[in-house]
Amino acid sequence: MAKRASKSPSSILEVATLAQVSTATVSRVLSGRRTKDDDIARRVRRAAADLDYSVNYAASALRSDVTNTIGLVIPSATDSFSAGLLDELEPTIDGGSRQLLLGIGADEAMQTDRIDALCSRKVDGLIAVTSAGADLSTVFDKYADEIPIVQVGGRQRSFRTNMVSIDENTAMEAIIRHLAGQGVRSVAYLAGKEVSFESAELFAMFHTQVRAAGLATDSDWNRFGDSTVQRGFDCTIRLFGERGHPDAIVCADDTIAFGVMMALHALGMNVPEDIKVVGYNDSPIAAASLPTMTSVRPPYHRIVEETLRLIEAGPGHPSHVSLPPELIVRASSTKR
Amino acid sequence: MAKRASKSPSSILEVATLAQVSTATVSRVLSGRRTKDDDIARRVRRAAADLDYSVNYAASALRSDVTNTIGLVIPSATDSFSAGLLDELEPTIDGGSRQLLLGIGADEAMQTDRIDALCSRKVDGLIAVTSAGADLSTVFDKYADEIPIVQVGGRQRSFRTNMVSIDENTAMEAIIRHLAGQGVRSVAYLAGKEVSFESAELFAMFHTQVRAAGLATDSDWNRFGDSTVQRGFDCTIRLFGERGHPDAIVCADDTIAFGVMMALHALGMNVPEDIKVVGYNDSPIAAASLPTMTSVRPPYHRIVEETLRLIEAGPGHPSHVSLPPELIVRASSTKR
DNA sequence: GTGAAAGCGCTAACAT
DNA sequence: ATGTTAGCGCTTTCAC
Repeated sequence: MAKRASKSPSSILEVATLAQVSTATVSRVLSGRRTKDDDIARRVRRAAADLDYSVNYAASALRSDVTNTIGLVIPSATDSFSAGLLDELEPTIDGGSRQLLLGIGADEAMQTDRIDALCSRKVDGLIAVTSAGADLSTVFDKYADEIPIVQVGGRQRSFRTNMVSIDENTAMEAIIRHLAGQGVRSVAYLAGKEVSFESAELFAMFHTQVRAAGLATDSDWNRFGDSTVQRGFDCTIRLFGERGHPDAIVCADDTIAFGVMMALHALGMNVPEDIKVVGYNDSPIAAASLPTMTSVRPPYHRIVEETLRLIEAGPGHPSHVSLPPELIVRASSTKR
Repeated sequence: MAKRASKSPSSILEVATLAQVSTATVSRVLSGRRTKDDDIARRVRRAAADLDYSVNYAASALRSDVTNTIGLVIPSATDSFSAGLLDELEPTIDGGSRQLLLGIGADEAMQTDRIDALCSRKVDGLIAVTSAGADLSTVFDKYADEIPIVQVGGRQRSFRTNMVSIDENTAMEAIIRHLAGQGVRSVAYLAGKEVSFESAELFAMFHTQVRAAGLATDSDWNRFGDSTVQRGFDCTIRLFGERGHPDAIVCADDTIAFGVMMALHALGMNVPEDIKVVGYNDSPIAAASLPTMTSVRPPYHRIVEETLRLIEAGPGHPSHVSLPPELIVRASSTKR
C-alpha cells in the first residue's frame, strides 16, 4: 500500500509540543493514568482535540502488550443466540476504546483455528460460544493462563476457564409454574436431540418440575428429536392419534413449537384456548408466529455483564456463573 | 497487566538465529516477498514452525501501516442480511492471516461512531451495511482516500466509495417469469414501507415485469405497508373480501408472505394449489414455513467476492457492482 | 539476494 | 508529578 494519501494522523509528539509538556505526560493524561484535572491536563486534552489526535493502537499494543481488543468466537451469525449476544456485547465493549474481533467457526476444528488466530493477535480477552458438540478444552487450556477466557453457554469442558451459562432448571420451573397458573393440568415435552447430554438433563428437569407442580404427563407424549418445524409437526400429529392429549406442549426450541402450532391448526385445535404451547430461545419466529409464542429468552444483558466482569478479572481465577433466563409470556400460553 | 505469565512467544530474532540468516530475510520469506524456494527459504520456514512463531501484528502494523484487519459495520447481528453476509465473509477473510473487526450501529449516529473507531484502528478496508435511512456519506468521504470503503446494499449516498448492491430488477423478473411458468395468470404485490424510495422502485419494477410477462394485476390488490406478519395477514383478508383475487401474491418480505400464508390457511385456501406465494430475503422462516416458501436470496458468495476484490483494489477508484439475486424455488409457488 | 541498521509511535522504567 | 530515555518487534531502506 502507498503511504497514506492525505495528511498523516498527528502523533503524540505533536500533541506534547502544542501542550508544552512531554510525550509521557500526554500519554498519562490521555490514558487516565494521571489523577488530577489541573491546567496541564486541560491543556493536553485541548491540544489532542485540536489536532484530532487518537492513539496509534499498533504502537500502544507493541509497547504495552494491551491491544484493547476482545475476541469473540461463535458458531454462526445466523445462530439466534450468538446474534442476540453479539447485539448486546458490541455496544458494551465499544463504549470504551475497545474493539471486537470476530471469529466464526461451525465446528470444533474451525473454532480452534479461529481461537488460535485471535490469541496470536493477543486479544485482551476471549469469549466463546461453542458449537454443538465441540470440545475446545485443549485450545482453551493452551491459552488459559495468558488471557482470560469465558465460555458462554454449552457444556463446560475445561476447568481452567470461566463459564457463564443459563440456568435451565430455573427456566423449566418458570415455564411449568406459568402453565399451572393458566389452569393447565397436563403437559407434554418435545425434547431436543436424543444423543445430547443437555437434552437428557432438560428432560429430567421437566419431570422434576412437573411433579413438583402437581401436573400430569405421559411418557408416550414426550419424545426426543431434531429441532425442526417438521419434527414438531409430526410429533403433534402422532400425539393426537393416541388416547388422550395434554393441555400444553413445552418444546425445547421455537422451531419445534412452530411446527406444533401448524399441526394444531391443521387439526382444528385453537391455541391457546384448546391447548397451550411454549417454545425456547425466543428466536424471531416466536414473535412472528400467530398467535405469538411464549418462549424463554437468554438474559443477554446479564450474560454480557458477567462475561466482561470475568474478563476484567484477568486470567487464572476460573469461575462459573449461572444466570436465570427470562420467560417471555405471549399469546400462545395465556388463557383468555 | 503483568508480563505474559508463561513463556513469551518467540520473536523473529530467534527464528533468524535458528535458521542462521538475518531477521530481514526471515521477514521476507515469511511474508512471501522473496521469490525463490531454495534451502534458505526452507530453513526459515522450518525454524518458524519449530519455534511455533507467528508475527507480532502490532509491530508489523506499526512499521508497515498494514494491520491485516477488515472492518465491518452492520445495523444488527439479528438482521438476516447482515448475518448471512457475516457468515460468508468471515471464512473468506480469515482464510488468510486477516481478521474481522466488527462494529454494530443501529442508526446513523452509531454507525458513524463505529466507522470512526474502525478507521482510527487503521483497518485495511471498510465494509458497511447501512441501517435503514442512514446517510453515511459524510463519514465515508472523510476516509475515502485513505482506505477502500465498500457499501453493501442500500441506497448509494457517497460517490467516492464503492458499492455492491443487489439487482432487484432481475429478481422481480425472475419471480414473475417463474410464476408465469407455473400457470399463474394474475398476481398481486404487497410492497414494503410507503415512504421508502426503494419500495417505490420495486413497485415500479413489479408493474413493468407483470406487463412484460402478459400477466394481469389490479391496483386494489397492491398495497404498501410494514414488513410484519400481521400486515400480510390483514392485507390478505381484505384482498379476499373484494370482487376477484389473484393466482399469486408476491411480497416484499418473507414476514409479509408468512402472514399471507396464515391468512390463506384461515380462509381455507390451499398454497400452492389455489394460490401461490413468493417472499423476499430468504430468512429462516422461509424454509421453516409450511409449505416451505419460495423466496429471493441475496447472492452472498458473489457479494463477498466482489466486495473483497474492491478492497484489494485500494482506495480511489469508486465503482458500482450490481449482482443478480437467486430465486429459491420452494413449495409455496410450485404447481403440483 | 542478503545483512546491517534505522525507526515506526508509543509507554514503562528510571531519574529528577 | 514530570521529563528523559530506552526499546517493544517488525519492515524497510541502504549498502554490499
